[in-house]
Amino acid sequence: MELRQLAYFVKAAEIAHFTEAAAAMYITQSTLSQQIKALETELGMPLFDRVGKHVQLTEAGSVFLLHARQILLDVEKGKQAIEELQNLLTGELRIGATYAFTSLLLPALTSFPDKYPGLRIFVHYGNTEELERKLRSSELDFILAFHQLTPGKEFESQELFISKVVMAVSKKHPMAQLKEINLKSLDGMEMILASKGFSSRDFLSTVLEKHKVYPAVKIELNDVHALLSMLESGHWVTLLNERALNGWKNLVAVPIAGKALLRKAYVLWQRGTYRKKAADLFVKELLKGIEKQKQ
Amino acid sequence: MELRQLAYFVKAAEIAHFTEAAAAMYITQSTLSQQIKALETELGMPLFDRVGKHVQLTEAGSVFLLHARQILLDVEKGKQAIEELQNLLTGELRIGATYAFTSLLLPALTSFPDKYPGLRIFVHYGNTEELERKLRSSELDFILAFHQLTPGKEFESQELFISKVVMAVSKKHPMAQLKEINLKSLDGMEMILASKGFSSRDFLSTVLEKHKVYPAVKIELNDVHALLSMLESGHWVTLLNERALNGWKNLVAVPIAGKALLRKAYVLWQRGTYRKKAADLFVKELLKGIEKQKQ
DNA sequence: TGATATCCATTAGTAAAACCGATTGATCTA
DNA sequence: TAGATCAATCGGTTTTACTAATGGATATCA
Repeated sequence: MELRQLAYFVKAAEIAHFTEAAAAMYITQSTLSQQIKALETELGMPLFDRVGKHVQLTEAGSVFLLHARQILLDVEKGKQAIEELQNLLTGELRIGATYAFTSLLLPALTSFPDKYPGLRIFVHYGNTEELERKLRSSELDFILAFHQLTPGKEFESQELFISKVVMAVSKKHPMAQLKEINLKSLDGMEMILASKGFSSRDFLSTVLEKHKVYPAVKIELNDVHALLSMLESGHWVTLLNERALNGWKNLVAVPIAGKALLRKAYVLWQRGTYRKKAADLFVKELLKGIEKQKQ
Repeated sequence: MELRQLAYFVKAAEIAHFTEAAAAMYITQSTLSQQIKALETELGMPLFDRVGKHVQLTEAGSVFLLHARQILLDVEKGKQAIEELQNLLTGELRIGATYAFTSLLLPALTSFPDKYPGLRIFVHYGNTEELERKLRSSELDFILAFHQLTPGKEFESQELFISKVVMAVSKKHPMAQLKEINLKSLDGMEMILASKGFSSRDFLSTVLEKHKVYPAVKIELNDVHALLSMLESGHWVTLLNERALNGWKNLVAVPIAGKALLRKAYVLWQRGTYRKKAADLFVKELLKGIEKQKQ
């Protein structure tokens, strides 16, 4: 049984005239006759009675007509679903990000559900290691993460922005007035930091180690939001990505002298996989947001 | 899009392994790859991600998988419906008959609905002319009717039994005792007869005309049942098919001398059309009933 | 009633495709 | 690093969908 045959059959049944049906399907009457016959043979029953000059549906024909129509309808629905997917009317979008991207994600996360009501968005926060694992296993469509160097060839990468690690304090904090601070000054300073395992923190450890700078880490937190909330109390100092401070009006970033603490933010994709249109659009939206911040 | 491709796709999606899927479908991996690719091209989207050594469904693939399954399911349902039709589990049976066949039909009409619950039976009573017209236009599956000669070549015919036209009266009627009656005796006799247009009546008219016998027709009725009811009152005489008296215990058939009034009963089919299994079985049931009556 | 037109089936030949076997290139594993 | 395994691709064969032409049967019309 072929879809082609079903289409021919439905048309022939509808206008009860092989020659005209053939013309309507842009084939010859010969072909239509043959294909109808093939269908009848496969089903083991005639679908048409050939009575004199004209044809008419048999009982089996009438019954099968309903099914044939249903099948062709389902085919259309299937194509339609793919079409909608291409137009982003439906589907799922799974985004992975480290906490530093929270404020960057916010505007896009607000606007997308309005623009594309059929789209479901999942945001998974985690450390870079975990995110990369989930990206590899296709649990995520793309991830947002920091890397010092260009990410390895197992991922496709797209640079988002360059961010530096800064010192962050409350506006009320004495050091809030500083234009910048020397790396060496951090040695022995009391701090709260993100937990080990967090990409920013691991990067930080490496750099500080290299420069033999050892802050006195009093508290470690595995939740950046909680960390910043504590910072607002005015008592604490931390080191983190500049971007992570976006939206925290009571906090101030104090740049650290030198270029050692620059990091690049990337969108990472699993190499060689199909990219959802929704994902592409979402990243485009993110880039737009970044451009605005630069201005 | 081809059903074949859908089947390949579903299998490949299910076991996420082209080589194995190909084996399961009894084709080579080469063919499967080609057909999947053709499907993807037609849909305008990849259905699988080829990541490293293995394949996995894309978002589009997951969505389309549901539709592909549905389509294949519908195909099976369509085939199943035809199958059931062949086994007579469902369908319609449209029978045409003249009133003379009422009692013959009765047993089959009683037993069939029990044996085949999915079957709907329509019985249409009418005169031969009307029935033949409905048979020609396929409104009826077959008709039961009388003919003097073998029916014309436009129908396929199957002889059921030979019946003769008899005189019928109530048991209480004076003539009820007669062994037989001469054709000539009917001349001038008061009678009620079936209306003109009824096959038996028209046949009767022809024969009587031929023998110059003219009964005094006082009443004409277009309903044999009503006619026989009137006969039961004891007052009337009629001429009709012997078979039509079956089941009327208060009526007596008086044979008419000579062979002129013999008629053959036939099942008539539209020539060259598909015969429903239900119809064939029904006729077989009728023949069984006739055999019993003969015994 | 015969001539004509129209219908579907059939036939023979052609174009398209589905398919296979073999090979390639990539990737995972021991 | 060698071997195994995967999907993609290439060239060639078989199958089949298709067309054009023809035949047979049946309506239509002068």
